[in-house]
Amino acid sequence: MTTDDSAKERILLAAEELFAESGFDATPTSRIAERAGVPKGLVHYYFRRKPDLLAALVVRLPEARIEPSQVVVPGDIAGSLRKLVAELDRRLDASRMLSHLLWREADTHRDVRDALHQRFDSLVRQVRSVIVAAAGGRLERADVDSASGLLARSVSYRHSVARHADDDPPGELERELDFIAAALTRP
Amino acid sequence: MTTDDSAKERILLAAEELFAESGFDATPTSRIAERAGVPKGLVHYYFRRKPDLLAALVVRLPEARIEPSQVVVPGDIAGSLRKLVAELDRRLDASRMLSHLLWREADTHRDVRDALHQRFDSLVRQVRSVIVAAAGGRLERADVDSASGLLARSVSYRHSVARHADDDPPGELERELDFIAAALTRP
Amino acid sequence: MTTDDSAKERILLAAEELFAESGFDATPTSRIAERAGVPKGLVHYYFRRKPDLLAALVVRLPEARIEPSQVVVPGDIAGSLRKLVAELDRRLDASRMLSHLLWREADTHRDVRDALHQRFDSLVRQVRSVIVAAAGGRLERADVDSASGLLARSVSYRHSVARHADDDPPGELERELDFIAAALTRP
Amino acid sequence: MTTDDSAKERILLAAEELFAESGFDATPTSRIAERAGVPKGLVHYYFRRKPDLLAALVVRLPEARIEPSQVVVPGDIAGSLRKLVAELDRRLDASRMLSHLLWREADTHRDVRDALHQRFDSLVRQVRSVIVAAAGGRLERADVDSASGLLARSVSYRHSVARHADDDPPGELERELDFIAAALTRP
DNA sequence: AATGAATGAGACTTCATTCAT
DNA sequence: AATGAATGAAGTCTCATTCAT
Repeated sequence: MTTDDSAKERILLAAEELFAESGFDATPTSRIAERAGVPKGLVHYYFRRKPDLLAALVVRLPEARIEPSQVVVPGDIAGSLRKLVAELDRRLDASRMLSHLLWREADTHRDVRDALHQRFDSLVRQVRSVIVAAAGGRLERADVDSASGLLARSVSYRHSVARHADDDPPGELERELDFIAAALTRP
Repeated sequence: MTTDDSAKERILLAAEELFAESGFDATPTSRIAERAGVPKGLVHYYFRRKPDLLAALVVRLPEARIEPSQVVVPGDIAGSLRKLVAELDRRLDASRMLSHLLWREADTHRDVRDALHQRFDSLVRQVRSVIVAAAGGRLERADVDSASGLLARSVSYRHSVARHADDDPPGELERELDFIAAALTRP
Repeated sequence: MTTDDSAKERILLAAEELFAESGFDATPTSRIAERAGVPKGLVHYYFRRKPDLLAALVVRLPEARIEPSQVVVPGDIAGSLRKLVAELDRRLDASRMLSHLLWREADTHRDVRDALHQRFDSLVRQVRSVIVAAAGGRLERADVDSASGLLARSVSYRHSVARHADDDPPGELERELDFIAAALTRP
Repeated sequence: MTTDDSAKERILLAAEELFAESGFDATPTSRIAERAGVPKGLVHYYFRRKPDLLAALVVRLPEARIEPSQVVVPGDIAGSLRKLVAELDRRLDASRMLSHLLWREADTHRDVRDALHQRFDSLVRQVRSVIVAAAGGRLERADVDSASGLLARSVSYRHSVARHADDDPPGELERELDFIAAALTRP
């Protein structure tokens, strides 16, 4: 629970920041060492090659799985989705930069790509579960799929792609979410 | 009109391919020259610095503006949107890789980022215009905004982020589009 | 008498193998520790500097001195030489790799070079002793010198330079040895 | 014919000297650049990787093949062999260090090893040709083989293995050569 | 006695960029 | 206009060695 300020931890922190700022390729390991306040050799002592740093960061992505019972409000799809999104945001806020940076490197680092795909699929399933649980099962399957896809993409977009405040007008996601919930419950 | 196979053109083509494959930083200018079949010096003769290649690629993004009259079917929102998306896809199919690569480099190259933001905003406006024109103006403004945002993000996601066939289950976008259109026209 | 499998012994064994496989410079001490199954620090605990490992290996070269009475058959030069060579081979077979590796490092490690020179000179003297003892002293001194030099060099070549089976056609040395013996005893 | 003092040539010369002095692994490319008087980058411009330097040096070994008619004195085996050895020495004197260094690196560089094996086999055949041509064909095939092997090994030993004056007592090879010639022509 | 985390010098190599031709 | 040899800064990574425990 306490902040771990071991050298290894400081290296990972520095790597996360610098990769996010300048990208993986554009960040020399020497600068990571410098910001972490450790000698150059120590970076390679803990992470033999540079991509190992990336792999270690993937592992540190916060757990994405949320207990449906935490957020589902029976009969209130919009409310349930809002709570789900709020909880996802809360967890990922600490690592928005990390998410974004991993997303960018997914093209050239297979293990990163696989990890992110997995997270996205899990997100879609989770949104669907919440919708179904909140609605009580009276919905068209196709509609639920569309809604889940749209919403998961919007959330994922926020967490992975967007990274600046101005990419994300306040309240926009909430309005979209209401729009979707309303669409699902129309006669 | 004819395919331009001048040296300069071949250099840009090679750069686009290689940047997309391996990223900007990981692509040496020497390999660009090699793939273009030109001497190494010529690359820097036409593009003094390496980022100039990126700037030149931004300019080559196909025109995104579509004449609303081309696609709007009055009274049929879903149909109009389908035609819009189809037309956008048609234009961007030849440069999906380019879109994706620019997207990836946006973080570290301000001019690239600005160009892409501009395109996204233009896309949102365009979707809205089509919706409004097709609906004949009887819709809630907030709903139109939400629908435009959701759809623009989905289209943009396809054109910029996704780049592999399996990222994009066939028919998914169409279904989402129908879902949105139906939502807009519910009582 | 029993095989010594102490940590120190395992380190030397591993060093011998790895130096022979890849050369002294190309072998990290960490790999020696790894193959020996000991912690990295222990290598430098027993052998402060890396060259100390080489020095320790030189000392382990098997005793080259053979009791002339063991091999001399009076009146039979060829037979005596055969027995001498056979005995030398027997002793060095277990350390052919070691001989070879020391030979290779002789250039840059003076103590290794001196040890090998000493062994070669001792070999020449030994061959001569056997020839003289077997012949009963009726030979030209110059011929004996030439024969000793030629044979010592051939034997030394086998033990130090050659290291693969195919470097050493079977029976070749024996035939050369007969040739030399016959030459010495010609009228 | 004129001494080539291009940068590339100076690099090869420096590499040859330094590899011979300290061995391949123990010679940094930076020291090669320094001795050649060129910037560090130029070494790798001409020879992408360090082993490429070795490969280039192998190619520069002087031609070993000698026209038999140049050295054969019909009826005089000893004289013919002396002339052969003298000619081989003359050619290789300029590159004794090179020969030695290549010999040492043969273990870990396959192309070097192959080149040297080839040269040795060619040497054996050449000695045999000269013996046969000088003797006029009245010799036992087995004796000729033994003599060729012994002599080729002695010559090769001098050219490849030995590298210091004191490794090679003056006149020794000549005496051995006479010994062999006499042995071949005994009744 | 034994360990392995930590260090920092330095090795190889890549590459954008320049410039003389 | 076009070229490719040449440069040198900078990057990744290795490794012998030290040292606190």
